[in-house]
Amino acid sequence: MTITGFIKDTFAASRLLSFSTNSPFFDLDYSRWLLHQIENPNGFIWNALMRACVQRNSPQHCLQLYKLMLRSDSIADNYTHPILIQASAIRLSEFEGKQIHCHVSKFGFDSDIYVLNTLINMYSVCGNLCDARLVFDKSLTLDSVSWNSILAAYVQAGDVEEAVQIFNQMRERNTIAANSMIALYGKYNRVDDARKLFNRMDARDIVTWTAIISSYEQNGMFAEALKMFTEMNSYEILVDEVVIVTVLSACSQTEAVKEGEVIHGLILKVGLDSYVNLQNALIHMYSSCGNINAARRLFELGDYLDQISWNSMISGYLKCGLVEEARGFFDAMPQKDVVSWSTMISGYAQHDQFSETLELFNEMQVRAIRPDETTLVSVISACARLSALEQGKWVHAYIKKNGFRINVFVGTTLIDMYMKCGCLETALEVFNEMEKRSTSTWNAVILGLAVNGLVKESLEKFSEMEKCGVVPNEITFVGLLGACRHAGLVDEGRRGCYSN
DNA sequence: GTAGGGTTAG
Repeated sequence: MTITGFIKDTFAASRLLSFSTNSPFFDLDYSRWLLHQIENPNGFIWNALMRACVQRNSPQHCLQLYKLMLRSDSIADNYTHPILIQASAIRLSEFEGKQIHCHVSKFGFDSDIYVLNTLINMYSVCGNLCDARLVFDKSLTLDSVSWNSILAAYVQAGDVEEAVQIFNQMRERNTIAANSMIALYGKYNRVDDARKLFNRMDARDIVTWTAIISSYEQNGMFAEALKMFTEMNSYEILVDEVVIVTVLSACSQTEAVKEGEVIHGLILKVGLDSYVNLQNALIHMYSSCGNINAARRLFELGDYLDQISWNSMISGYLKCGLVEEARGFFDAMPQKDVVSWSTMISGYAQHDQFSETLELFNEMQVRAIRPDETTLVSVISACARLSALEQGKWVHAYIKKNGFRINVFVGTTLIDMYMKCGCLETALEVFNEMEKRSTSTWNAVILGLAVNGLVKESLEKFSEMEKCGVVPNEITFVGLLGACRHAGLVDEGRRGCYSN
């Protein structure tokens, strides 16, 4: 076409370009190169190219193309802005999205329902409920997509009350809306509401089933989850990788290896075995259920392995108590990330191999790999168990120096470490500086004071904890009662116990 | 061109 000059024909050129953006044999660069061969690209061509960027995981290139488009002679049409808004949504760039929103108004597309619905979605995924609602409220024509989009905004924000209200106001509660509500109920421990809604529905699809199964799974009702999966299979619903990954997680947590094996068979039967997420879920399921050999077979035969597969194998071996084998995988893996290091380090700590814990952490330093909070918790707890105060102090200094946030877990572990090493003041300093405290944080202080013979102070901390409205647990009472026993404080012990 | 479900590694 270039040689014959047909490329100058904008319509013919646009067919060529849309062929290249739709064909897997051409990459984005080719399509963009093609654009520059076209003398007068029209709106259709620009839209096709920008859509291709969104579809091919390069939303960051859309805005640049849009700028070129504005500079050229072609004008934006009602298709243009939804693509750009979608690109901003994918990039979670509210800043960009707002600018497109301004252009929408400027070019007069602000009554196009596609444009408005896409805007609602963009503000929603960017977490700006306010503007999502504003667009929704100002829109003169609302369809089921608008309603589902604003519902999704509240669902994503976890605002159960408002979501319920929207759902009740909806004229058309279709499957998509109900599915979102089931998932929302499940996430906020309202399994009964989820099930009631599920029962009321007259059209259930694979997403509905996934939502209810995952509701049970998230609330620890693994047997129910598996039961629903079986029931789903009695209807003629084609399983997909999402529902399987959910139900495999239920198998792992309840150590249902028999059911897991059946699902493994199903995966092979329906040909979903090339999904790396499923491979990893299977590896995790087998190693959680104690069948590390099956996990290893999958790993060795697997064509589709990734970083998570390797890390899963390491953690699987550690879960089975095979520390040496875990180390073998750790040493053999081509690229270790912070999770690999962290898994191995905490594995050593969990199997009481504290010197190996510290050794590996040191090696991590030597290789200049930045640990994260989880790594630090493992290392500090190893220091606590070894009473390695110097090492612990060094890690604490390291945390301060490198600008790590002392979160609940790191803080609690630090308190525990200092208490075990007899540094009460430093422990209390850490406690006082913490922004958020959990029951475990208070326990670390209460137990630490008790163990160090400061029974009165320990009891004082306990009443302070109650005043703050923090709920004590068994560990709190075991610590308190031990302290009372040592100090002969029978009455205090009795009172503390019975009042709870 | 717009709306729904998920987990797997510490």
